Amino acid sequence: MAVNAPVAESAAHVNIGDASKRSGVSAKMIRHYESLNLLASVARSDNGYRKYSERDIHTLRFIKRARDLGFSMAEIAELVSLWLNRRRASASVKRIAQTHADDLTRRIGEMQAMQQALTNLIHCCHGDQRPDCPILEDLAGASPPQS
Amino acid sequence: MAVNAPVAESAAHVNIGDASKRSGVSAKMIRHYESLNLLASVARSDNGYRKYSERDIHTLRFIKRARDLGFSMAEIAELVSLWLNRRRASASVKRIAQTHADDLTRRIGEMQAMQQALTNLIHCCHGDQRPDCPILEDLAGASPPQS
DNA sequence: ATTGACCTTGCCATGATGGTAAGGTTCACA
DNA sequence: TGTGAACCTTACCATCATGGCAAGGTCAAT
Repeated sequence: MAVNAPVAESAAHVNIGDASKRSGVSAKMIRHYESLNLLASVARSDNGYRKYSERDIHTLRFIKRARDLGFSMAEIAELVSLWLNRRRASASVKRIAQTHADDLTRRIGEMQAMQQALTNLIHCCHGDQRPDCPILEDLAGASPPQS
Repeated sequence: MAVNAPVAESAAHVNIGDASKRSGVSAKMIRHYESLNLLASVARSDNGYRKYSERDIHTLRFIKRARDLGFSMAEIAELVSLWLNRRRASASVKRIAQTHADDLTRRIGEMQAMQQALTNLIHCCHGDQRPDCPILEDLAGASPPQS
């Protein structure tokens, strides 16, 4: 059976389910990205089904990779636009990526601070049946805000 | 004036605005926490205004500190409950804190991986007026998912 | 013809927070 | 006594990326 599967499967236009499998993006999100205008005018067949070309699937993989790197949809919209523009300056792309990397750095720092504070408290807590607990004491002992 | 300010300001029941100032939690969120049953039955005065005791404000500070450490509202609900229960076992608190710390560790790792991948790409991008861009090449060159 | 696997649109939910609107209360001051 | 500012109330909407569900249309294989 598989031997006789139409070559069209990987060449011509496919339904959203196949596009999903081949891009790793859920059908739900494919429709969502369309509503955000990330995919230029998706074709429809007579029955109203969306039809995806190789190019569309390539774009979906592009979006997925960018999401995996943590870019926001707004940033991805810019990146897709730059990707499609053959006259773009790499500086534009680099700026977006750098801004995002800086944002990641900041958030990582914040989370590490939380993690560190928490780890200290956990190390101080004996964690047995006694009610005495330095973790709760810390939470309860927070100072009022300066104002 | 301030010298003659009623002692009540810091002893008796105050309105939500004062509770907000003294706890660092916005009035909006104080009402939200109430709807989540994090604060035991908030008193009301004749005009319908909420009235907060010292104990309420202490609880709000507890919640704020826990939020600052990144606990979810569900976790905070558990922590508040344990805090109010004098017969709690510190092991219960430690377990919640450890789970959250582990979660932070995992998320920090994921973000660091993104940050690292992004940093590598940024270092490879000359970032000038030329369209050639390794960042876009990476995004565009993502492999299809294994399936 | 039926069945199951697709597809469509549309609405609701998440979680923590902010905004806004429309209306009631309180207090200080002219 | 009136008025305005500064409070308070409830209720609804928005965020952001994603999932879920429901009701209904389509298609292909049995």
